Amino acid sequence: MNTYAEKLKESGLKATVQRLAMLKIIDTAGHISIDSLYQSIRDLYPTLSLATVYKNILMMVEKDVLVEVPLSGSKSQYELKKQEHMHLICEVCGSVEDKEVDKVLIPLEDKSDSFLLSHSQINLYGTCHTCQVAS
Amino acid sequence: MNTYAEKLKESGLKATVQRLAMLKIIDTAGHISIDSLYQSIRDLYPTLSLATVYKNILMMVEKDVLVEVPLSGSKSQYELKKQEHMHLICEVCGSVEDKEVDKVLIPLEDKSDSFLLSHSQINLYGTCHTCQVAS
DNA sequence: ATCCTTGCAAATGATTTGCAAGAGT
DNA sequence: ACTCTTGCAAATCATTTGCAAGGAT
Repeated sequence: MNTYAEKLKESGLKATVQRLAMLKIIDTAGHISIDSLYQSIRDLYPTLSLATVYKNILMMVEKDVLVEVPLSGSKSQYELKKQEHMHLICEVCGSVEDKEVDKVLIPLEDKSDSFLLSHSQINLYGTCHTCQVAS
Repeated sequence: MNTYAEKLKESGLKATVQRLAMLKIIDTAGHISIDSLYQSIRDLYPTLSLATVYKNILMMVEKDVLVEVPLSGSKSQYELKKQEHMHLICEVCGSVEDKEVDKVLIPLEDKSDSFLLSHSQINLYGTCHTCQVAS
């Protein structure tokens, strides 16, 4: 049973081949920019148009199937909506790695007294392990 | 003595009226998008061009005078570079409020063992006090 | 005096839109 | 069958660039 198709239907979206392909690529990549997604997807569906990618990204973000990850100095990336996590962004190679949000952080957020928290977005910029070793 | 002018010179940038005006507006606003900045600045310098705003933003980010604040679902905003802090972003009115990063968080970041941290960007999305009261 | 910066207009790039044809339920 | 979605092309919006004139040091 296809989980991507289920996710889409639960969100009131039709499970088209284009959307399923997008979700599969995004899931595999972890995070991806619209451009890269379009490049990847053309290998599988050469007729799929960029406009469709844009429309679907927009729609799936709206419906909470995807999440936008805005980044300093580059285009936003997109990922499947899943448990909250931080992003470790390498300033050398541009890779984005997920890391669980430490439990410590949770009570900390609640201290934002008069602010009603809905969700958080934590990006840590630095140098990833691979690039440290390479230099 | 003008602090904005000093900042610019320290960074190897000439202290033009346009740049000084930009810094003043950004500092007053706290955070601002390129569009809003351009609107605000036109009141003071009607001849200042949008291209100049773009060039200067780019240059001042490059030189670490400004910092980009990328946001989910809207254009990036820019602020003066200062002590690290979190952003409390109201999903109702769009306001962005600064809040000191709790000391607790610092050792937590260091736990990202093999990742060499340079700086962090923490955005908390939710409802601000004003909008909570209003609803 | 020299080099950097501005402002304009044009070029490029990114994103959105309208609509007829096609696909999903 | 009905409605939503796609793909194309055109429209719009955002950002960058080249260059001559003006400003800062």
